Amino acid sequence: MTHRKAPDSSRRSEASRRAIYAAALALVGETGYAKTTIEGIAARAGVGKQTIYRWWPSKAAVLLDAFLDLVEQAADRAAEPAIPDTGDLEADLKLVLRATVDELNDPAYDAPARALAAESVVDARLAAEFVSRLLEPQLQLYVKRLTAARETGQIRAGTDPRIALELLVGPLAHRWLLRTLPLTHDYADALVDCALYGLAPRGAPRA
Amino acid sequence: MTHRKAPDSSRRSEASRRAIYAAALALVGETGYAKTTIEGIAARAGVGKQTIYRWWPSKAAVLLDAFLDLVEQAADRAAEPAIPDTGDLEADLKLVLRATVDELNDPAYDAPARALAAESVVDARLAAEFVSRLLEPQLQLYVKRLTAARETGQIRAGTDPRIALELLVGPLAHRWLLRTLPLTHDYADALVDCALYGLAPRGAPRA
Amino acid sequence: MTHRKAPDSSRRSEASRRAIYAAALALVGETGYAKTTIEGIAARAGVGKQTIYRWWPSKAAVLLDAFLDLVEQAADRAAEPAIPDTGDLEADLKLVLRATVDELNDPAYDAPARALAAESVVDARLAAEFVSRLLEPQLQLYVKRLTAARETGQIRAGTDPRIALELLVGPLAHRWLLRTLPLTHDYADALVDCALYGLAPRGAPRA
Amino acid sequence: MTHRKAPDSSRRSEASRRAIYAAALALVGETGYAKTTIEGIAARAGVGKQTIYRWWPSKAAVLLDAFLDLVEQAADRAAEPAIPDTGDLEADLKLVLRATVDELNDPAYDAPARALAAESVVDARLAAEFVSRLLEPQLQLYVKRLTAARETGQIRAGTDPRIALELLVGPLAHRWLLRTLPLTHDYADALVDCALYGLAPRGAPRA
DNA sequence: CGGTAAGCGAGACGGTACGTCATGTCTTAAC
DNA sequence: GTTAAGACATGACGTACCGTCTCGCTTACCG
Repeated sequence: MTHRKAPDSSRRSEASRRAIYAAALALVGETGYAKTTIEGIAARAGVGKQTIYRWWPSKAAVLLDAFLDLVEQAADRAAEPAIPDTGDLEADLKLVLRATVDELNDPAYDAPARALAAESVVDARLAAEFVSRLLEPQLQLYVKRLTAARETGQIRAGTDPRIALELLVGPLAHRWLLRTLPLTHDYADALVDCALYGLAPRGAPRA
Repeated sequence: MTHRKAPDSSRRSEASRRAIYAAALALVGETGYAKTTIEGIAARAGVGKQTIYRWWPSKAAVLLDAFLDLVEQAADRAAEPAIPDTGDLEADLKLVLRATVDELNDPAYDAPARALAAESVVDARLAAEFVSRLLEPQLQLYVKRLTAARETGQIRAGTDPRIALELLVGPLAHRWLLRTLPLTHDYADALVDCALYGLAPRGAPRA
Repeated sequence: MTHRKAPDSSRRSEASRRAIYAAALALVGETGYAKTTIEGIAARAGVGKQTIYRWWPSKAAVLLDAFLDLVEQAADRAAEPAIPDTGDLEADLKLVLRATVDELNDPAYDAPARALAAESVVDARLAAEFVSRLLEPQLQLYVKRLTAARETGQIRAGTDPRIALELLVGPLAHRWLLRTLPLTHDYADALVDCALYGLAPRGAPRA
Repeated sequence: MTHRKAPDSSRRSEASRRAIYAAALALVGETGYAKTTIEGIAARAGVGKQTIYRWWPSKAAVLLDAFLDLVEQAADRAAEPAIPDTGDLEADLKLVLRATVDELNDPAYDAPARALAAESVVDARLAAEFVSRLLEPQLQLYVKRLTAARETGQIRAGTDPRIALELLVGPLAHRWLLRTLPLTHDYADALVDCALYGLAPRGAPRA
């Protein structure tokens, strides 16, 4: 086994790490992910290339850490990690989906998030990281709220919260990723309505 | 304005075009999109680089044409361009979604389709092409079937077929793109059930 | 056998070749061989690095060709390829050795010649090229003149012209390479005297 | 003026110094001077890089000290620091030149000596050190013996011992450095003969 | 005899150059 | 006039060393 010897992370330069995050996010925002190069990040951060290669295996990995850092910084400021439970599931979901729509429309998030999503589509390794560190924690909030809703009878007894959540989030992601149609609050509301009450007429018998 | 002189497409070599498609699909399948290069495609196709640059603006554009060609070949063989209408919407949708699941799980389609999707996420220009030439024709089949269903009362009167379709297709795409969970027939069925009959208990009053 | 495919030299850019020679000689003269880099030569010549790597295996090989070109240009202008034969061997040799001293003291020749000599000392492959293409042709002039001298009785019958030539050229090279003492016309003269008439007193019996 | 503070050599680690010498000589012998790096020497010696940079200004300086140490060790064992004076100059010189030939053909000396010579050709600073510490002491032995020879009439009265010595040593160095022809005992003998008795026929009048 | 300051092994750092690869443009010869 | 072939300028890749620096640690000297 010829593992490359792991660097000693206790000696790691915090200043360089932060400069690299800032440079990566700035460049992806300004010139796009494809035109962002590791050399460019290093130059912008005032850092040697090797300092990047020492700590990250790829451009995508740098950006993932940078983006996670950005998200955590924002989360620390906002500090509201759960979906509210007012008892009115429909209202609670609309609130959250509207917030998600706003976030996806925010240019500061859009560029790096798209880049990471695109890389994940094509790179299963990165996808696993992306999902487990960024996406899944968010989805678990839905799981929690929907499980609570099931217990109080707000949603049908047999429903799998995982599938329920995807019914809400999947269409949103679809529009965002492929830009088929604009992402609006109205769309978020319509999605919640359809998902909760179904496409079939209320009176229709269950098949 | 110095427009590059448009090549004379009547003199274009059909053999080269087909060889390029085959080479592009083969290389993307074998080594992945990122490692596939225009030089590599040219070499594999036994073609000069310029022949590619003359007719396509980018690697992604080559692959898009190649993939469309592949899809059309397959469609010509199968020749079943519409979603069936047996009167039983639930059954019809499950049939189609199961078929879609099978297609997405087919390695011959997976690699190029992923690559095109990923590029589209990040390149709005390509996305427009990808959507209009590949995705939208497929989605229109749903629009048609759902519109018919609305007219016969199989789905609620006010429903927007576009949103209805995304409720079905969005979650599928989500799982496929980010590989969060496996894509199975059961999942397709569950999606149709949830979408048609809603998450909320049948007895619940419409909000 | 995995030979790297040989490039097609009929398509080679003459302009690039000349620019590379000029850049290489200029940089070696200005900053020294050690600080001269292939990137630097390429940049100065307005040429891609690959154009250098395509045609030469190393920095030293570039410089050798550049220097040979320089020497040939100069030789074309001077066009006096042989050691004169006035019948007076001593005078002829002093003339040539003084000219060699002047050449070695000329800064335009000194820098690249030193660099090539130094590399040759350490790289046997290069040394073979250096010797056969640059040094040996010059030494053959001595061989010719000394052989003629032997036939006319100007030097002893049994003498090996090769050794005779090294007796003259070796000490010159020694002073030049290691800069032990200055290289002057007087030194050249003294060398010829010693070599021709020997260190031992004229009257001394041959051992 | 910001002189770098001189390190306290009384605290210097003798073990490290010796390990560095051994590593330097070993690496130059095994992989050649060009591929020998300071990092490599440090790693092989089990020493921090700074320990090398603290005490030596360059790779060449390390190797010079290492080689001098090697030569001194050998000299301490052999302990015969002068050219013999049996009264027969020719025999004495042949003895010494043959010994020099053997030394230059010894692989243990060849690699580092070549490297130092090559660096000296190109780096005047190092050359001065190389000459004064290694070469000159050896040449002075010739000066001494040749001066004695002049006093006893074994060589011509007006002869400069410096030039005489170079007549012997220069050609040897020439063959060794550029590997033009093999270095043999016969060659050493021929050199002494030519240098002592001259190229011109014995009967020829002095010019 | 305990404090402190040096040398030390280790290795992260900002850099520079390496030699390779692919880009997109250009030129040439063959058809 | 398109084609296969491939040289060209450009520029990023990922690696290797450079020489400097900062960490703890040992180790001697000195107050």
